[in-house]
Amino acid sequence: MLTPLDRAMKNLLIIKPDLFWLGMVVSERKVVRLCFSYSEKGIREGLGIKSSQRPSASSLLQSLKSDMTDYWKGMRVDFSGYPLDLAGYSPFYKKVWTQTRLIPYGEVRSYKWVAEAIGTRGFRAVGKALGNNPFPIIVPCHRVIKEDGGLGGFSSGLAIKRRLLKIEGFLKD
DNA sequence: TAATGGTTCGGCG
DNA sequence: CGCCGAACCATTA
Repeated sequence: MLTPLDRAMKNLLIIKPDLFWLGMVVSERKVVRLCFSYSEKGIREGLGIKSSQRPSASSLLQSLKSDMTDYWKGMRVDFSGYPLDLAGYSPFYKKVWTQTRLIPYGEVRSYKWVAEAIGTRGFRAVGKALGNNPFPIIVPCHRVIKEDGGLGGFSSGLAIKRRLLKIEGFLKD
């Protein structure tokens, strides 16, 4: 049986822009999923992919790779135009992710801000939705922090959240 | 239904 | 400031 992710396997690309690896999976027209890990193997495990795959020539994947590389060089890359495959996710999650995409590069908002913007007071549920964000960086969940200025959490490790906020100039060394 | 979070807010020392 | 405790609410078991 072939899951959607299996079918998209041919469009998997893994790069190592930092101390950690970044896996990117796209389908024909949309970004399906991104994933961080400190090992290349961890990416494959995180994505549930067993065999190694040949890198794809997909133009979507190529521009994503290029943009990601620029992003890690510190360039102000705008990911807001990337089409995301949101099929199968709950309406609430979609609202949270869509709202989070509106936070500008280099700026942050609180979990509460996101919640209120989409008409709920479930700020903890927002945290949960961001914890399940399949599109890190593109959906900049790292720009959502606590109301009191604390960083809050990050599912793939707080160190990565800090790194991203440093790259964007929000955090100093 | 109960438990669980990437939270918030008020209260107290 | 730091440490509770209660409250918020969408998932998941």
